Amino acid sequence: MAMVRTRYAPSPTGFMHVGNLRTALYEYLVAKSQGGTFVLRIEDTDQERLVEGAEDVIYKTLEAVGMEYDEGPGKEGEYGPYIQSQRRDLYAPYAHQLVKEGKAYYCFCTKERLESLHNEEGFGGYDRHCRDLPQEEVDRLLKAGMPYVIRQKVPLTGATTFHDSVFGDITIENKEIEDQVLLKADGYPTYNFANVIDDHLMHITHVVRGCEYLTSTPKYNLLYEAFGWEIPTYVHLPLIMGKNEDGSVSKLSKRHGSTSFEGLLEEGYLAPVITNYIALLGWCPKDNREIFTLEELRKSFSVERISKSPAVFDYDKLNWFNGEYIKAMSDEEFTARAMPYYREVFGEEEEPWQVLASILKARISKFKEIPALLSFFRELPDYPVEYFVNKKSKTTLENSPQMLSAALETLRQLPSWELTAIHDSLIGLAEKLEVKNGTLLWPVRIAAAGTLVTPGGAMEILRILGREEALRRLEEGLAKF
RNA sequence: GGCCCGGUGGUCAAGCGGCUAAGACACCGCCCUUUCACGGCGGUAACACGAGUUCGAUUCUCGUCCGGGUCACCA
Repeated sequence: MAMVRTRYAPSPTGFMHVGNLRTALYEYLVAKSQGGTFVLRIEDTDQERLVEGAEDVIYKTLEAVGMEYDEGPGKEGEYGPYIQSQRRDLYAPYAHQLVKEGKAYYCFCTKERLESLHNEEGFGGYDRHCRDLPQEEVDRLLKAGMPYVIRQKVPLTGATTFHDSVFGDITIENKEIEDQVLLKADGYPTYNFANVIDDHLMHITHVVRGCEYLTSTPKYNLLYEAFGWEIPTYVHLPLIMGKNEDGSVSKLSKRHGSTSFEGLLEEGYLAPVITNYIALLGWCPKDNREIFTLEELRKSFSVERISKSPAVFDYDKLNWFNGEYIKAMSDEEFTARAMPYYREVFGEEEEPWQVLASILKARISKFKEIPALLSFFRELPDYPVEYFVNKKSKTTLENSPQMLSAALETLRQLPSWELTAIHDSLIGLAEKLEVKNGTLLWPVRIAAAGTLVTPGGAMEILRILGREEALRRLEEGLAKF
């Protein structure tokens, strides 16, 4: 079996849309699941839309998610260069070759004429005005230096059928296809043309792209046929949609929230989470497993299981994934990532990071949630005495002060302010008082935190507060009665 | 509008002629528990519609409807 070669061919626009990233990912996986080669080619032929630093966004994103390309800019292989603007002189000869062979023709139509054509009722595309210009006329105009484009001669009748690995056989009438421009007046190739030439020259075997290209695929094939080149295997991917406020869906865009890789990172989603999630938008393993590293995806991925129907990007599910990844993190990694947020709450103070990691891990789906969860540590909220009453814990306005003073007495005598010491003494106290743990610990937690809901229990909070502050808060709670 | 593609719970999705139609997210309930969360258990909820083929259609065919894509000297 021939070596599989795929290519990711983005235009440098300045940001990485998740749809593009998903395409890149599948491009990568189609190659890597079959031991193939993944090529990166930058398509920057549109000089007007060039954006400063946009190429770097592409390199950085691929690096951030660990999709290393085998050939591409900075990693020259046999078929470089891999930046289209550096290949610009390569395309025109192919276009002229087609003209010579009678498969393409010069078109001298002005933009104005084309525009007025557009405005006509029942516009059916270019009217092929120059398709059958007499040779003498063509020569005369050429000699006069008239600007021209080169158009492909598309068959007027018949139909073109092609096979797609995902969608199956698709047939499109040739009369639906217009005589597409191959070479623009400025001498640059059009996107479609450059694509075909480059894919062929780079020996791309599998063309993986969004299914918005489905209807233009016959144009590509007509070109491959005109040159007598082998047609690649097509893998068209279902679109990624976004949910609108009114419940409808449409192609994912800004109004659905952050839809670029960078934006998602800023929102607090982990890079591996993003790739994991988008891998499942349009593909699913037989056993419906959900958590995958890139490496695992390479092993499990298969083109046969790519879905045909569009998928809605769901932030709820993304959040869940992020939470799962956070829960699976080591305490060290968790602490390192959480540190910027800890600093917002604790300043430069050293805190028992281990304890914080243990109480926070299972509770957050994004690190940026941390400051809000921890704010009561910095300042004790002004809370009503009713907070001490909890039916399930059997606490009342009568027994709560008793519990507090008992806890205070015990804690004051503690030689060490470590978690186990606090834990053992309080549990021991509850036992001695013959009350359930909750009856003692509820008031303690309320006094320590001043909030009904806290991350972590009474003991963790006391530990993090530190002896002095913890005792002060308990006394303050007691004073409320 | 023409052409192309799609249509299983709110979302992602298994399914590929015969099933009480999986699973995950979200939601709800219960349990666990020092609150919340985590975890465990359970629940609500789907084959767009109409014909046809067949002993039998979610599955195959056609039509309808709905949704999306595409119709550039943009990529």
